[in-house]
Amino acid sequence: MSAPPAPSKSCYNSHCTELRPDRPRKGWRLRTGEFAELCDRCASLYEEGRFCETFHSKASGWRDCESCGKHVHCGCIVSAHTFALLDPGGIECATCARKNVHFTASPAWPASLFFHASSPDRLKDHPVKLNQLAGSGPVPWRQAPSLFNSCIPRPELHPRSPYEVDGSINTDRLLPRERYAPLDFSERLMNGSVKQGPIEKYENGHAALRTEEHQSCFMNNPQHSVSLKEEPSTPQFGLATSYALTNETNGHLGVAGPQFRPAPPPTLAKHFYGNMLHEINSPVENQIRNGRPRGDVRGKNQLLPRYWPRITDQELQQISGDSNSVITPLFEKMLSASDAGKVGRLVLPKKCAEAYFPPISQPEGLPLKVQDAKGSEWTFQFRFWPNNNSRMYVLEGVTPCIQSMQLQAGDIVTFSRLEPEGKLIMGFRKASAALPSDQENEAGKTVNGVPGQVGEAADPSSWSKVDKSGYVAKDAPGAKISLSRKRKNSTLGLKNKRLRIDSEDLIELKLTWEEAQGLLRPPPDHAPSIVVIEGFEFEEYEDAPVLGKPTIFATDNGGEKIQWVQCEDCLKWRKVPVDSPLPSKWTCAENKWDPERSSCSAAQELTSEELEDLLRSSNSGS
DNA sequence: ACAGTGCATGCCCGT
DNA sequence: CGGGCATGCACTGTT
Repeated sequence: MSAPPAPSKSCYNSHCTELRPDRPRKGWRLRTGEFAELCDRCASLYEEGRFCETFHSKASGWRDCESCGKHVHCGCIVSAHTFALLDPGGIECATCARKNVHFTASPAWPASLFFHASSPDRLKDHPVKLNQLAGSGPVPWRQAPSLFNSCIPRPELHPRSPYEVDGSINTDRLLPRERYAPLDFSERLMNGSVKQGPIEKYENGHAALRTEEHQSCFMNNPQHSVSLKEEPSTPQFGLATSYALTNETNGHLGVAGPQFRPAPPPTLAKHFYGNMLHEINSPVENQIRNGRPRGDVRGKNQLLPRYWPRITDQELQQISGDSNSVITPLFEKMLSASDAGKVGRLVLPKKCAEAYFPPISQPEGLPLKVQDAKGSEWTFQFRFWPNNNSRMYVLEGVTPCIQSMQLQAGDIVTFSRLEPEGKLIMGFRKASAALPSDQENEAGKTVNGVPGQVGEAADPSSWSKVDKSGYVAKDAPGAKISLSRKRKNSTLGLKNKRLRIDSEDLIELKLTWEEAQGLLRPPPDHAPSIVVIEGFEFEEYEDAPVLGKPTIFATDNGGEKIQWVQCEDCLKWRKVPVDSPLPSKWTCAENKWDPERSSCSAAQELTSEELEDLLRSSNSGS
């Protein structure tokens, strides 16, 4: 036992701004005998049953497994009560304790995201002491590796501070769990003091919040989200899962507030689609589009291009419906044969899972509530398997949902988040309705910028020899992907899938082929002739089209032809003369025609409604 | 016997 | 060469 340390110069909670060195300190006597100290303010927010990452880092809870002697981590337990719970049962490593102990969801995620306690029978036998779960105060949570990690050090490299959390505690998330040795400090368990059996331990299901670094990173990318209200489009797509970030901030660092996101969402705003060069040329936008955070253009946490969300306006609109919601596309994945198979396990890309799904420290993971476009709600089990020294994340129990959506191998599921509701959206895109990047033989369908209809049965037989999905269509017409094909074939598919993304630039171009149509523009005073080819109307010009910065030609109130161009930096639209030569990367600073609006700080001349109309008319006219 | 579960295997790509 | 991930497969539970 060590005596409480002399008052430190700062609260142990590095996020605490209310250091009161002159006041008595509060802390916890840890089982290790160490004293974890917090300032008065922070300490007052801690309650029995909570645990603290700070404590953990200061007074590490490493124990020897009672069964095998393996040195494992206790799981950030703070309170004496929790320790008492530990005492009779001791601590067991994952191998030994797997069948005995239980856990709850990560505090970082909202209750509605998880399986409701009132439903699963598996929870009936695991009563929760509500008084130990309720309350407010800072509760640490395992910081999931996320795209924000480019902004922050990994926990194992930089012990984290306790994170303040929402005060509402959800008992909905309690699930059986098993003890397991954390892979690193980020794997700290979130123990509550749920009583059940000699060594029953639970993680609290509180909502937690991200670090300030998270927030700052996110807020550095204010355009991460798509406001559908401002940029409406035509609904055509389906969606599926949802969750609600029901826990709002409690005045501390936000947990699920609008400014708080579990991960930085790559965003597909409509202005992207309307501005291909903008997108390509703008590093910032590329980061967003690619799911890359700032400063991590080629970072370790970068999602592979094949997981970049390519959700369309139609999908976004369908997801949001008539609400004012903001859609944040997260990632997408093409269903493999295994994913779409009867096993019902959807393998999640590791980085995506860790970036956008609730952090899980136990293989059993967490149940996620799912809702499809019809309002049907599903529950997936988000979990992982140890794999070598890594993890394989999977969603289990997806078969009903996949069948409901009539998805099969080659189809694409997309994950987005709906704000401010906080719903997690799992949309889908049938292979037959794939974007140009998803299928090469879609030219006819996309000439007019109209993708195939959602809900069409996927027809792999119509895929190209090596289609965008990475699945090799069978030579025989009508052949379908075999869900039980041998690895020999699947390997071929994998190889081809990877071949298709051999170049990020290439895929960027493919992705924006539709938009590229909008970039091909004649001189404004050239009237096109309309030709019809195979039922599609094409604008035909005598001279070769020019690939230029996309602008919107219009006529002002005085009847004078003008064009609207979007600033590369602030995304505001500026009015410039119709014949103005514009570089591909244009910013407000170059708005020499309107000095008052030659700065990004200047308000946009167009109202959102006017812009909406402008974009609409532009789209309809192209 | 069948279904479900958890882990292992091995290919491929990125570094 | 290491990591990701598709999938095989052994093991366990259920009918």
